Amino acid sequence: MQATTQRAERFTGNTVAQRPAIPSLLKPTERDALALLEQFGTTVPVHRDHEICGEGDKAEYCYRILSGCVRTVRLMEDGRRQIGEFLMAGDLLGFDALGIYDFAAEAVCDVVLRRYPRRMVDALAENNFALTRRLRDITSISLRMANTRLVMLGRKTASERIASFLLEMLERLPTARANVLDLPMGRSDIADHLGLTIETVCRVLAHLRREGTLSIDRSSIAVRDEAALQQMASGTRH
Amino acid sequence: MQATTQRAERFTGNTVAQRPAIPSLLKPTERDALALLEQFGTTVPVHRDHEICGEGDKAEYCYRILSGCVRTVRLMEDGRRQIGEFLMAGDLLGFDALGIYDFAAEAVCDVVLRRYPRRMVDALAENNFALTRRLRDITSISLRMANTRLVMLGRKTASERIASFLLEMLERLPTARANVLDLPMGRSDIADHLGLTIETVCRVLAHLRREGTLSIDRSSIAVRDEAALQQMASGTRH
DNA sequence: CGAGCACTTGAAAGATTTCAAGTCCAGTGG
DNA sequence: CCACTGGACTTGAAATCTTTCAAGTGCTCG
Repeated sequence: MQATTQRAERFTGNTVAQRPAIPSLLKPTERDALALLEQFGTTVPVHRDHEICGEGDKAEYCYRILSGCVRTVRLMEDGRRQIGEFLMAGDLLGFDALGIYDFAAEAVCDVVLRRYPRRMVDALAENNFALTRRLRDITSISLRMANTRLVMLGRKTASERIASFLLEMLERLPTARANVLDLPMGRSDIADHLGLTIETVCRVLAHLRREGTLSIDRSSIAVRDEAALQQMASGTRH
Repeated sequence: MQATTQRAERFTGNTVAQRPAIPSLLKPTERDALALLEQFGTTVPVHRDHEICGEGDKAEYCYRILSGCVRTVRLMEDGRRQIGEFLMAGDLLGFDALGIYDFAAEAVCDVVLRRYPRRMVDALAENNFALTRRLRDITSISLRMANTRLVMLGRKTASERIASFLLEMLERLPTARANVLDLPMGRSDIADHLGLTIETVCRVLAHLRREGTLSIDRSSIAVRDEAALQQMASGTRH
């Protein structure tokens, strides 16, 4: 499935200018308990489609995405793939792991990560209640998001899933300006995230384009009628 | 509300047979950190189909199931329902909530709960690293289980979901002896947990019965060929 | 220019749902 | 004690949604 998947094992001591975090519970804020970790962080670039960590690997690092997009992946024996989530600039990865990683993580496009050794995270947390609490909250938020996806996959139709996904991207993509989405991930990633096939994703998008709800140009999608998407996401309209 | 499926019976020394979800990671301490809470607990019986907490309610209590079965529920506007998980004796509920409950929780059958005020949990955690750590682990385990369900709902067929579900019940139901399951939940609960319709659940069960993999008598299901179920759960066989 | 890849689209197949009857009990009231 | 009734469960047939299979487009890159 992934042609070339390699570990990001090299790390450089480069410092990368840190882009201002988008306000979101999952993202670090100015005076964040996570700031303590910064001195132990290293900056790591990872190329498109390369692996950041493997499913079942011992969780030795936590990451913060500085730029780019990361997907978390689980594979079934026969190759069926489920993408747990997409992580954007500012999002955290691996902080909720418990010993081993639940999912593999791969770069959707070229990404830059800030990497923190887990043993430092744990050591700091042991003497810092704010940090420990923060870690717990991070995990709780991940759980809440996973549960929302559970409803999506268990009970929503293809159109509802696509509409929900586009609305989520509209909120989360740092580059989403003027309701134009430049999706970093391909159709097949979207399909594997939403529990659909790539063809179904295409067809639903084409339908929304014909309807006038979207304008589509490859990876660039302009949302022309956000209200229609919202109705569709909630099942009020098809 | 976040439900946590992990046994905590050690701290009361009760005799429920237990199989920790993730044995290697749940380092069982001599006395569970949760034991601290016991002095603040009250015992609460809840009748079948009655609500324990509502989705979106302020999370004022955490619970441990003493006996019976609880379901966590999310409803869509139009009535579609997703059951997040079923909780059995020993399982924890609400410890991973973040301010408000993500799910409603309802008694599947008559249940007895042990209830702890959240403010006590938080207060104790603030001065007790072991407890804080325990709470984080509880949340991480919930997250891991939610992620496993994500693959189930996103990528598994109806037969695979039913087979996986039966195997999970075989592990988790305290009354599962000699491969006989006395399921506390009805077909419609199972359907809403697996993202299927009640009819599909019936048909798959009927198919497994005709095949000789199961014997079915209403809520009592005997697993005659566990290996077949395992193959079916992983997609090796249909 | 040609190859490869991502994306699109159409048509047929397939899985699951929907609609529509039943069946089977458990609990109730005669 | 037994018929009755409502709810849970089953089953069949048709409808529907999504997938599968197949083919074609368009773009990028060497």
